[in-house]
This record gives sequence, structure tokens and C-alpha cells, in this order.
Amino acid sequence: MKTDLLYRLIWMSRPLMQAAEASVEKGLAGTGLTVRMRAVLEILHAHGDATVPDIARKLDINRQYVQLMVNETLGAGLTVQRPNPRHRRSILLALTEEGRGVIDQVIERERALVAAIGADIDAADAETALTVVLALVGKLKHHAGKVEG
Amino acid sequence: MKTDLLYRLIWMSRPLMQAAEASVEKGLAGTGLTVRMRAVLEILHAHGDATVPDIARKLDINRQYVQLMVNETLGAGLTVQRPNPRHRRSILLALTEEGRGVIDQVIERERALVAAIGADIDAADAETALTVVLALVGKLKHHAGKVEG
DNA sequence: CATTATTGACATTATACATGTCATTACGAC
DNA sequence: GTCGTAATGACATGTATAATGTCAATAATG
Repeated sequence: MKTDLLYRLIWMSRPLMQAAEASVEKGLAGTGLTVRMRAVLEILHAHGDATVPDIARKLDINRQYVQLMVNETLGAGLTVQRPNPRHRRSILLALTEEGRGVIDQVIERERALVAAIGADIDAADAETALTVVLALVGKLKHHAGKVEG
Repeated sequence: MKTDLLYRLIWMSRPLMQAAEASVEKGLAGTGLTVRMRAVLEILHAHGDATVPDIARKLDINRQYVQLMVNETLGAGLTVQRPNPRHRRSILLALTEEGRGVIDQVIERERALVAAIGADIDAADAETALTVVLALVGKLKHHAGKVEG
């Protein structure tokens, strides 16, 4: 295995992430959304109503910060609080009509962009890439748990 | 092209980056280095003496922040300032003996880790992954420069 | 020589989180 | 039931990684 190849692949993750986030940000122009508000709406869009801690676990960040993000979506009228039958204090968050409309539109726009970008990328290659990246993440996380001599 | 595949690949960049940076941080234990000091030393290691703006351009962050990072390496005795024959005020930064020793060791340790991780990853697959990722970054950057309808 | 760009140095602001605390509420073991 | 423990909301504070602003000194260019 050419180690250098893997090394370069690993460290392309930062430029890729930055480019992806920049694209998302561009796509949000005119919607009034911020990137972090979009993240909340996307979770609700994908998984339905959720509590703040639910969303935090899905985003893999702490609940306190998610609370901020959620408060912004509430303030913008994109989400509403609903009573949670399973817990009196733990409120469920749900998309409003407006929130659903906005996130639907944003996601569709992003889907179209990815489709355009992927037009001349071979599907098998993309699958290979995803497999490799998933393996890398798994191995890196595993090794990080160990001591390095 | 299955858009969903690409979408997932793109957004694995964040976990990959986080896992990679966590590994680097682990690997720095005992060296007294911080991640950002390591970044400075790595540039000097790879490209030789450089000015602060040089390093900033290579790291793709602004020179003011790099100045902070560089000052830390100076303070730790890992780098020294050298007169720049091409500019009286623009000082060249160079590794000290100690700095070179530390960064050599860190890089070798990381190389070994990547080699271990890559042991059962097919080289051709890794190459494919790198190609795909490079293409994605290029296309995303390109599209970000345009208006999205 | 005049203009413009680059650099060092330092201060301020922004973003994206993590951490700490405390009262309230729910849940499981007994 | 009740008792201990965990989850939650709410709010305050801290931290890492930057970007941005400013200004004087110097260099490069026409």
C-alpha cells in the first residue's frame, strides 16, 4: 500500500468539508437560513419530530449548543414546540408549514447540485470511495482509542 | 449516478477530518506540541525555510493567525528566525535541531499509523477514492463560484 | 520618484462548539 | 410507593480556531 496516497486522501477531508459547507452556505442565500438552522431542519425533515437531545445525538454535538440552534429556528417560525406524550418537560420539536417548505426547497436544490456534480463521476468509483472513507474513519477511530508507541 | 451515494461521501468528510485530527492529537502526546504548532513545523519540514505569509498561503489560512502559531513554535525553541536575503523585514523561519527532531518523530509515527491503517485497504481503491475526492473538491469549488437557481 | 503591495505586529470580533450548574421530571430497582 | 439515577431545559461561562481591522515599515514596480 502506498502510504502517501492514503495520507493525501485523509487530508483532503478538510478541503472537501470546507468546499461542501461553502456550497451549502451559498445555497442558503435568500432563504434566511443559517447553516446551523438548516442542520436542525434537516434532522426534522429526515427523522420527524424530535427533542433537542435527540437532535444533538444525531448531529453528534452537545445538547446545549443544539438548544441555541433550535431556538433560532423557533424564533424564525420554522419550527414549533409540541407536547411530548412520553415526557412532560421534554418538548418535541416539529417543522411548521413554512419550515417544511424551506427545508424541502433547500434539500432539493442541494440534491440537484450533487446530481450535477456527480454527472461525470462513475457510480462504482463513488461507491469505492465511500467504502474506503468509511473504512478509514472506522480504523482511525479504533486506533485513536489505543496507545501509540 | 446514485446521488445519495455522493451525498453520503461528501458528508463523511467531517467525520473523517475529525477522526484524523483526533489521531494527530493523540500522536502528539508527550511531544509538547499542539496541533497548530505541528502544522507550522510540518510546512517547514516539507518545504524548508519560509516566511509567515508563505506558511499561511500553504495552510490556506490568514497570515495573522499563522503569526500566532509561529510565535508559539518560536517560544518553544522549535524554530528560529533567520535573516531573509530577499527582504529586510520579512524574516525567514527555520527549524531548530530540536524542532526538526520533534517533527521528524511525529511524522514518522503518523506515517506508521497510516501504514497500519492502510494494510488491508486496496491500493487501487485508495487511488480511486483520492481521484473521486479531488474531483469533488474541484467541482464543488467551481459550482460555489456560480449562482444557483 | 511615486504608487502599490507585502509584511510584522497587535487588537478586536466571530464562529462553533464544549463545559458547568441547577432545578425539574422521568425511570428503574427494590 | 420511594429512592437513587439519568435525562432534560435553561442559562452562564469557557475555549479553539480562526477572520478582520489597523498601522507603520519595507519592497517591488512602473
